Amino acid sequence: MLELRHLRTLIALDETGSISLAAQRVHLTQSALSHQIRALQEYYQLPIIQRSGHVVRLTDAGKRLVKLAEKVLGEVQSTERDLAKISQQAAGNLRIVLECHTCFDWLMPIMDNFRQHWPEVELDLVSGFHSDPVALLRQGAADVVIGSENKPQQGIVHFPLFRFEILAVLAPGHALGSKKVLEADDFTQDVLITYPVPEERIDLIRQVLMPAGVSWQRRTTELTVAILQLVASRRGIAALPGWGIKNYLDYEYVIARRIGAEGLWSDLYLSVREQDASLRYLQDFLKTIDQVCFARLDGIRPLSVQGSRKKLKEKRKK
Amino acid sequence: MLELRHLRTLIALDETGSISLAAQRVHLTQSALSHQIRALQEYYQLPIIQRSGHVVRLTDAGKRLVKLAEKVLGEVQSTERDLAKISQQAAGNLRIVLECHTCFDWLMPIMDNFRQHWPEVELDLVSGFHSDPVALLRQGAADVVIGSENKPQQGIVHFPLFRFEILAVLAPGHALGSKKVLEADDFTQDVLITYPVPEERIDLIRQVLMPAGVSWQRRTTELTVAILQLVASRRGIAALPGWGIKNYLDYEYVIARRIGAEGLWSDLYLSVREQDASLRYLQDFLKTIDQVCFARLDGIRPLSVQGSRKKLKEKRKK
DNA sequence: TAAAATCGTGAATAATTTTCATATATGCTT
DNA sequence: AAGCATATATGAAAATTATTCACGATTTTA
Repeated sequence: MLELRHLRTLIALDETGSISLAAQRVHLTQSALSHQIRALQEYYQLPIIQRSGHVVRLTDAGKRLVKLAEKVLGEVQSTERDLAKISQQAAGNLRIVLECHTCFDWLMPIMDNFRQHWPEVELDLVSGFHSDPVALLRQGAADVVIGSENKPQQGIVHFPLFRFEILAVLAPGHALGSKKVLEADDFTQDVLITYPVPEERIDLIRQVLMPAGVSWQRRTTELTVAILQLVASRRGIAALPGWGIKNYLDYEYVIARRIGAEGLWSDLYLSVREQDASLRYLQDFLKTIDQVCFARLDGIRPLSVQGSRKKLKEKRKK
Repeated sequence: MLELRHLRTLIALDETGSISLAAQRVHLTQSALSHQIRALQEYYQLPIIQRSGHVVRLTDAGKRLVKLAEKVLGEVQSTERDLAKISQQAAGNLRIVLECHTCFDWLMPIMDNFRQHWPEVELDLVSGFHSDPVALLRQGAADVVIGSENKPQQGIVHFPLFRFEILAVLAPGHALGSKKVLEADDFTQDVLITYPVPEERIDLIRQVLMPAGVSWQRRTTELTVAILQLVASRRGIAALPGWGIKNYLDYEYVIARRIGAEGLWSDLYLSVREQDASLRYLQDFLKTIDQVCFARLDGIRPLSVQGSRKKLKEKRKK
């Protein structure tokens, strides 16, 4: 019999076009999804997906079910917002510290959206730079930190958001463009263009340049577009999230290269005080980030890759 | 986490106002529903039902969830109709034999509704009386029988619809009105007004009068309203389903009495050929009957009272 | 053409849901 | 008011269902 679980799966499947990617999204194994889909097809006596090689496409029946899923899950979310109102958990503060500069790109539309649904929640961005953003949570100066911090800390909960790759950005025709993958040495010739934050907060420097013991020159600017503009006009090179430069790559305004054989990856978490972790509007905020980011951001991956059941179990034990 | 199962339960709960009745509707035990509700309340950290004595009422949160349930389950049903179209199972015949005369009352609106959703299905009523309606299925002269037949037969499937009580109907102020319960003897004085069908097809006669060995006088007429009119004008008494005379009782046009200490009950089944049992439009027809009857017909009960899991299991073994 | 990735499947395991067996509370009857 | 029938809650056991694991087949990629 059809359940919401199946609908959540179908949406992930529709968005990823792959069973294993969809499985990561919904925090299950590929096998679990394979079984789910089979059960659905058996139940409706209809093919839901069509396979040409490894590429999975939805059949008309599958598309119809996705349409249902979108409508239904939307209704569910809306209901859950109303329930929060009923339980008077609809008011509060959400002062956000953003460690990752580029994240403004996706956070802004989410904030707009959030404001419409939760008019009673004070939504703010905490500006300025902070060496220890999580401390702001403790001090009560902020309510949410979006950053890479994920070390377990007393009284703090880290929700995994996603993992993304940081790519080197070059002007089209740049000499390094001939290489498929850039190494630490490749960054010694050009000026490195970054946001104006301390060195230890720049992944490329902390994880690649410093360990390799090479030297570099740095120039900073506030805005992502400004960085890209400098790169394009050959004043230097940069390292930015893949999803942040997608459009510029498409227009061949700049080109991108992997950093190191495995690539340079960064994990993003959303951290809150423990007592805030179950707030309805916070949960909705998280859910919205998840939906929007995975739907719109290119090349990101779910954190906590395998099925999450084990992890939940471990969590409970604590 | 919320699942469709919970929504189905909530609708039943809303309509019955009782956990145990709702449990019967969804073919689960009272205990199962009790657990379900508890889980929901825990999940949302909100009371869903409020109890004043034995009467269960939904809280605002509960009502909001019911609203969701109605919308969502409607969408699901609509989707499933579309899937039937996709699988080209949307065309066929549904020639219905109706054993129970009064059932026209609820069947008509259902047929109208069905026609809108399944324009490609030829929907007809097979008229006339038939000593062995199920034989018509075999002969291919009909596709559906709605009646009391439920003996297992090769190649025929009986879907349980519901159980209802047959009440004696009297004119207001009738002498027998002073009794709470009527027995076989009470039917010897007055003319018994029935539909024009053979005696053995009238439950009162077959199950009460004949076993008691009493004699009776009978007069027949086609329409339920005509029967009631005759009763009201003191030309005789009748025995009709409780839900069929609800309105007339409310207006005190007639009065009703139980027949026998336990009451006289009748079970209704929908029978089809085995090969038709999984047809989508038939399943939808069944589902609609279920929904409409339990929502609108007064005093009916689900058949197969306990949780249905055991029965399903037994079925599979065969 | 080998290596890596993706998917399907049956069996094993884990998790969840349901039932069963009671306990408790309410309402009704005498 | 006492007793009985009915309705619900709850913990534990049982049943069912969902997920993972292990592995084979197939396809893509380098």
